[in-house]
Amino acid sequence: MISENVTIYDIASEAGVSIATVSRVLRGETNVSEATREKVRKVIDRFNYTPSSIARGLTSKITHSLGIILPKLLNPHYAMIFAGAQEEARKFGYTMSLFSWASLDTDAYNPAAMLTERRLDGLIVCVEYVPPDHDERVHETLKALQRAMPVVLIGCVPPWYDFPSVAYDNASMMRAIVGYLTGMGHERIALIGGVEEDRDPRRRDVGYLEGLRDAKLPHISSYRVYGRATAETGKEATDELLESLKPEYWPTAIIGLNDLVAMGCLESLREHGIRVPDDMSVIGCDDLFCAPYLYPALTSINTHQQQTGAQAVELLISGEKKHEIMAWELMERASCAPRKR
Amino acid sequence: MISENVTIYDIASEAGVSIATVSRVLRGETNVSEATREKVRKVIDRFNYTPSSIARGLTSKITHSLGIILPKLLNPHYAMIFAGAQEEARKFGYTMSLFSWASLDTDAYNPAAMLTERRLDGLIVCVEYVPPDHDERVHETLKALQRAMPVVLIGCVPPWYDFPSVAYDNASMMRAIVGYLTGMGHERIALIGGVEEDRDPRRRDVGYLEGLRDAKLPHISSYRVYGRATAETGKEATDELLESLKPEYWPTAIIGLNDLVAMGCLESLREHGIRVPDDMSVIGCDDLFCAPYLYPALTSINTHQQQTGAQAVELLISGEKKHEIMAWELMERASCAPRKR
DNA sequence: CTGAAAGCGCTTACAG
DNA sequence: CTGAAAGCGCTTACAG
Repeated sequence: MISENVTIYDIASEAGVSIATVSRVLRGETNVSEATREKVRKVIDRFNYTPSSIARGLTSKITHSLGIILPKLLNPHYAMIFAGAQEEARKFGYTMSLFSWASLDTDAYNPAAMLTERRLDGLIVCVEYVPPDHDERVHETLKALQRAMPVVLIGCVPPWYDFPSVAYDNASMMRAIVGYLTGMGHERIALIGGVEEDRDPRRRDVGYLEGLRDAKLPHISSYRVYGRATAETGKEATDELLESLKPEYWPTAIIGLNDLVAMGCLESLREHGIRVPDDMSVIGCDDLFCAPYLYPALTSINTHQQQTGAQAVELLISGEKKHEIMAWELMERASCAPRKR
Repeated sequence: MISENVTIYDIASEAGVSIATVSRVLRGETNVSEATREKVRKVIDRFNYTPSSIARGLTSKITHSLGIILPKLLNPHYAMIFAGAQEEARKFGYTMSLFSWASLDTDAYNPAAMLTERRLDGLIVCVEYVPPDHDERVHETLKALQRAMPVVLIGCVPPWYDFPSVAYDNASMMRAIVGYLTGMGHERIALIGGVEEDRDPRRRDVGYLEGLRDAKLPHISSYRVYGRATAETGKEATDELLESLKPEYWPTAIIGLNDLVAMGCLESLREHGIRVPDDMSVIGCDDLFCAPYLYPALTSINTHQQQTGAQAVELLISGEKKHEIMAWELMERASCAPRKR
């Protein structure tokens, strides 16, 4: 039984106290006599009264609502980040609203206004996949936003080092992947997906090169195929790779920038009659829920997405201004095998 | 440049008008002279002023924020519904916050309070997978909530017919699936997943039986395996099905209650050396983004999840009290084939 | 321990 | 077309 129209005045008059007193018991202040507290509690329960967070927000300046800006949720990677953030926020009594980069594209709509008018207590922004042509505009928007509310970034790229952030250790992940593959004897390793002009100095590209260098392997640029991090890209790029190269120059292992890319890659290889992992190894990154159910089960890097979201919320709430790096974990499955001699 | 501390008073005094006038141009009322409007606009732009939705909400009683209660987002099906709802809400200037059924389990936390104190303008509730033991409690909560804000359901089950809803036509989907399979000569068709005591009178079970009846096929209860709609269930149930029956009694087609179940099913069949679709057909439901990339590519029903979310928002905003049924579409892929004779 | 009063930043009749 | 004033439902000093 919820009564929407009862206010603090109703409770106060019914309990025979002032609204200040009701407010005190509501907020759990200690300087209220046990008797009064009890009396007020009873009335609150009887009326099933819930204070308005709106009115509360007007005076106290804190709204207990957070926002998060994410790319489209089609990639479950972001859904997981969101889920982790929402759950963590809830634990602290905060509500989480989603805003998306897609919205930022619309000029008719002013995202900064929508965000500030909400008077959020904090904002999480995933900057990893901000379209390059929006970079400057987005940066400007965020700097401005930061004056109105704390902002925590997911991803840590220039020119935003002045924002607290929680980021994936992209380069080290990729270096480890290359190490994993070279450890199995692979020497021709392709990497598909990502943009050439990525502004992250520790992007996956970098780890790829480090990994090759670790194994004293040459960098063959034909093996580095750029493109959007989607399954379509994975498929097309793999097609292209296979068709543009004589078989003896084919890579023996392909890394997908993320699992989506790897999925498309598997599909292409299947169509070309190339067996995975017998003829070629494939590895992804993000460890989407479906990775174990692909064929063959996809080896990938678990990036702890839910914890990432939760961590961002913690930074937001604690106000700590640090740069966190998430741990990651290699999930060995069936799609990688030692290179055939 | 965003200034957080400027209020309507600052704008008014700077423009030399009253706050009522500023409020009028803010809300786009027409009864303001062009000259005044222009003057006020200029000041607003110069100060980069954004009115507080909090203060606005206090007086106008409308907060422009909606909520949605969903099961965990691990299943991308829900992420898609959420994405569709968020996008549609945004178009109308509404913000969308996520609440989850998981939260409802925690007794320490009073979900109804969290929802009402937000003074949402509306709430979307996905009731399809409310755990049965929470049924009564949830129903009570929703009835109460409805007194405070409009509620639209996703899914349409008793005892909640008095709520507006947008629902999937579960029975007809499943009937069509069975029809599709019997049309290919299958007569032993298993259905995996779902709970026996489901309260939806048009649940997928019903369509399954209708489909069998359409084809004058017997209902063999060994082929109806209940369980949670997860990949693990799909795998275990398929294992069990195969191991508990002599091969000549194996089904020739298996329906997963959703794609997750079908994924587990594919995995089990693979492990048992049963070829899909040559030896056995498999079909899912929901058409998750990964369905085309499974092996073999999974035939499934596209349930238009994003539109479902969008539709729910429309009902919420329009206030229409109807029960909508979503259209669906069979996506034929490689996992089903005519029965071998 | 308790209350009267001001104030948060808007919207909304009501006058003019 | 414009403004003065009340009110939305709380919190927060300030007194006592």
